[in-house]
Amino acid sequence: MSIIGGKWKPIILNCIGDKTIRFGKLNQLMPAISNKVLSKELKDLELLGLINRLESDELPQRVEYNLTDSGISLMPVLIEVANWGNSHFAKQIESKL
Amino acid sequence: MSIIGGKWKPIILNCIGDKTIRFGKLNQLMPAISNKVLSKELKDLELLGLINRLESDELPQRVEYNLTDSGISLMPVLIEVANWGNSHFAKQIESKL
DNA sequence: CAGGATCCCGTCGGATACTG
DNA sequence: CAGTATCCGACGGGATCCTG
Repeated sequence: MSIIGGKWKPIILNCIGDKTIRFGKLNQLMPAISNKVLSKELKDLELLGLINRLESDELPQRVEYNLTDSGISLMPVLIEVANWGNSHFAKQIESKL
Repeated sequence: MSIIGGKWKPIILNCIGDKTIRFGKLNQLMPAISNKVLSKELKDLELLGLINRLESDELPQRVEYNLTDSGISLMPVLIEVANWGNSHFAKQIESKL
């Protein structure tokens, strides 16, 4: 739980999915997350070995992220958690939107 | 995630398991949790509909908890999360003990 | 026995502005 | 563009003591 916890980690992993995706694109997919938090969470996930950070030193600066094998193996588990939540808390989720 | 998150909720659910168990017994299974936190988490779980609170007004006061159907259905999911954690973070978990 | 009251502190996450 | 620096409030969780 300490690994997949936090407000944003599961969402970030889900946004990355099977793609290789840039920092800015992630920020755009999740407008509600601030720069600071996004970069910190990405750093955490990298240290945990769930995502790769791919930096190309060309200009404009361009950093991309994708899931490691470990990260990929986590996705089905997250999906089960989400399914459980959807079946048992559909009403509460609606009221949050 | 907001439902199963927090430091103690998954542990508490696991301690209850398929049993009907008293407050004091839970406290004894988890010596590290304080009275205040345990009672608050139990209240949360009850409001979420994951556990039942069974009070018998005899003396000495006796309150027991067990899982609702919803809580029971959550257990396999928690177990999958735990299995994932064990397979990918065995070393880190050892170092925590 | 079960759990509320109070106090306390660290961390999490948000807002904003700045930089290589 | 991809972050870092700074500041800040809110919340989670622990310690201790008290009560019906």
